[in-house]
Amino acid sequence: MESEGHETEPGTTRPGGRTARVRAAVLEAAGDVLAEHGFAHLDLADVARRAGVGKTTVYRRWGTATGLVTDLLLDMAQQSVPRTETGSLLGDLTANARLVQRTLADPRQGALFKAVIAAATCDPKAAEALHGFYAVRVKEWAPCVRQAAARGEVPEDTDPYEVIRAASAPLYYRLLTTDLPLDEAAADRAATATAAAARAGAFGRGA
Amino acid sequence: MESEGHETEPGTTRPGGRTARVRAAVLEAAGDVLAEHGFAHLDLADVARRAGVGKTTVYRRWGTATGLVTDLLLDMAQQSVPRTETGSLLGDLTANARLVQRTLADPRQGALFKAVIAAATCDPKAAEALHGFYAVRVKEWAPCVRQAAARGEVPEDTDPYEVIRAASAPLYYRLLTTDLPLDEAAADRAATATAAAARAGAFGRGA
DNA sequence: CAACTAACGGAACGGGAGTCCCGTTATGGA
DNA sequence: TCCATAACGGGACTCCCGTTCCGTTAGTTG
Repeated sequence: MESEGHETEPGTTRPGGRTARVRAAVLEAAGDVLAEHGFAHLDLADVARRAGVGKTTVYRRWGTATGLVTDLLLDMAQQSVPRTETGSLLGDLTANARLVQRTLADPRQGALFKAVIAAATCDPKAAEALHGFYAVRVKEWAPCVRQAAARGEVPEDTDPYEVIRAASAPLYYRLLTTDLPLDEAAADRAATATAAAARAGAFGRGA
Repeated sequence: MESEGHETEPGTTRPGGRTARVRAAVLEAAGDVLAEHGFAHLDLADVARRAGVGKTTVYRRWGTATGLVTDLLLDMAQQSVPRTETGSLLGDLTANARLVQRTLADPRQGALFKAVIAAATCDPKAAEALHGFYAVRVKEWAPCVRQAAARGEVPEDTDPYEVIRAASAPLYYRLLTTDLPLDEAAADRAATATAAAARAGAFGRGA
């Protein structure tokens, strides 16, 4: 029962050089393990071995499997793919859906996202990180819905966030609850359906 | 390295009486643990203690946490809520979406589904069971789309399964990737959007 | 370029998860 | 009803996850 007041986390006072190298090596190794064996078999000692890093270090800095996955997600959040603009809502949503589809269909990336979702259902910290991750992504794409509203494609009171989420949702649902292939047709269908619903005013804030 | 040919699993030769009682007690205890602490802290020894059952028995019959969750899902699959018929596609989809929403919003049930999803992302057996579970549910509701097609509400070539999945997807996506409330409004929005998209022919098999 | 110390790494340790052994219970069939 | 044995249960045992201790390495500051 430590009675001390909030000691500084390892890696915060001297974030440069070796500390950063260790983090990079560990996160890469963790990604490898997740892609190969999945979240259930994510053993911190194994990660340390692969990363060429002391077991103690991994336990000290990340503590648990969910903690490690959470940091991996924070790292993933850094690399942002820029949004493309096509001039129509359907075009923009299709671009978004295909981006999501390619990411989830990629063996390594798909496994990582599955692991992150699994971690989020177990651990509040991981869940918070995951929610933040998607909040950023959704916010990034929301402007395309506002532009569509400005063009008169959809009603003025359309909720942009709901539209963007609606375009991704079927892809995640398909990934998690079926063994059907996550192909481009699925992405296009999600985009088409979302665009049609948005045009019909299904995402109006009032209704 | 057993060279023996496929020994019978415990519980298959004498499924009645004590065996069934043990299974019921263990599954209930497992559900309690999942609802309280989540999948990450599902300890088989703890489950055995709560169920008033020998630790050895739990390890022998279920082996791992994912195995236990898988059996729990098979048990959940038994209880089927009958489909309601309202006479319109929007009405039927709303009924379906609200059923899903109420299930996921319920503290215990919601926790169970989260756990099952987490297990499915880790273990192939669990994934197979989960996919089967949703295949049955989707199949159960598909007729309402065919009836809508017969009434001329949606195009003839509409894929019923895709429509049903589309109605649930936003709710699961919201549950997993956001901290927004999973309320009835979200369910109604999902149903409205799906119905509108279906009417517009977004779930046509050809397109 | 020193000095200070944050952060790492090896090694030994403790505890609990998972296994094994074998005696006990009670089910399904004759 | 009785028998054969499937399935359970307790307890001892093993192994490895996670922790602790402390010496070593290398950022950071002046």
